[in-house]
Amino acid sequence: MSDKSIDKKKRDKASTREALIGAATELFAERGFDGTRVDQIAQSAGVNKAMISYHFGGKKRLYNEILAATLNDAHERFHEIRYSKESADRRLRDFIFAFADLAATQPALPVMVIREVLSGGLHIDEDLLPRFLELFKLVQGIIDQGIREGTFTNVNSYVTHLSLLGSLVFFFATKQMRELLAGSPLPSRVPEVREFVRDLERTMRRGLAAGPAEA
Amino acid sequence: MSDKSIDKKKRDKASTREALIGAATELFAERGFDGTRVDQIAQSAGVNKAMISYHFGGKKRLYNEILAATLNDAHERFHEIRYSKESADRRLRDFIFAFADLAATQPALPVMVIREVLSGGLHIDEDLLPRFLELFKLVQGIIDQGIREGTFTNVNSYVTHLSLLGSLVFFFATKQMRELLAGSPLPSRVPEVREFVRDLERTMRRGLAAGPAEA
DNA sequence: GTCTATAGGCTGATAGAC
DNA sequence: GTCTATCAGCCTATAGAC
Repeated sequence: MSDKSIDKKKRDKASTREALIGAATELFAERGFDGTRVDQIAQSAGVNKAMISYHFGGKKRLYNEILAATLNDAHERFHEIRYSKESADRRLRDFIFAFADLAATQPALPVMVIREVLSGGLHIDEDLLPRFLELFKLVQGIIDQGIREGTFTNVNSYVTHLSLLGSLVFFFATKQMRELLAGSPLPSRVPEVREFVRDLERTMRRGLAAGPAEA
Repeated sequence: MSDKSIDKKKRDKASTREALIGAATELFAERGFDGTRVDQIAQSAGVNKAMISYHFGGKKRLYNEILAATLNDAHERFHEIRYSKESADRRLRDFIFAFADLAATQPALPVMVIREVLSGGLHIDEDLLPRFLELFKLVQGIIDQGIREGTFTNVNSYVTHLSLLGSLVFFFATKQMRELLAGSPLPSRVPEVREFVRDLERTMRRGLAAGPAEA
């Protein structure tokens, strides 16, 4: 045996946790909390299923740990926009691009968010809920700002921020199904995302713009 | 015993099926297919759980029967718009209003649709899939029409129809969570829907409108 | 046609060896 | 820290009484 007691049987704690989190993130996003079996997670991570209880204290805890990490990531990315002193137009644009960027890096986020929203946050810890709401409030705040500044037309900011978030979340959350329907894994379909972001930003900007406008 | 052999123990076939479908629709929408237990469905419907297997041939069949019925309803409602000879502007408006109307009558539809879309249609029968796609194609077709006719600006109709559907589906699918967050059941919050529909229609119309426009 | 009781299988969690 | 073996509980489906 080596003097450092590194047996090939043992991995370090960190790598096991990492493997479990990675596999679980994918599976939870794809099949939801109830649709995912701990067996699958363990097998997909290449570790024993008992490790889930050992390292995380159960399936539910693992789920919430992933959710918390993902939300933290989102929170960091939007931090700059939250405290930005730019115009509403610009902040809205920044948010859309930042969201798209986040969704590209963390494809599981929109899916897990939407799943929780659908079931009324059935599986998430109480203290995680405010994190969700911050994300929503940020968007509504930007629209309110635009209305106050007179650059946005007088929409209802509450319903409108839901429209925008709906477009964003839905687009990225449905990626899997779109790939499935296309038959192929759509390897070079990435431009799709750029077009989506561009068109959504443009449509929202023009749709919200104040002005002499039409009826 | 009565000569008509109507014991109070027995309900008729139709009412049992109806009760099961009603209870199951609500639960499937709220908790998803995997998150719903047949015990719950039966209890909520006030019938024995064995009735699910008896009347529908299992949980999955029940689920698909509900999905099929809901999609049929949607199909009927959109039939007129599909073959309408109106302008794209008008057809888009009609679609948004019809969708909102449908979602108000059948709150489970948007939730079940989005759940299936998320998991890549994991639980649905093969032959039900085209029904989903028709709904999507209808919206994309309307946008294409507007671009052809020159009343819509030159967006990518594929990504844009996803934006619109995302807004619609998300808004109605998140109703439960919004009520939960509000603390109260939001009895008189129905005007919210009207404002949403009005603002979404206006934002899309203005956002898509062709014209001298800005950059 | 409806019900009760139960079968048969799978799930998430744990105790204890290594 | 990791693994094997195993448990208790729950799930869906079915057989058979009424």
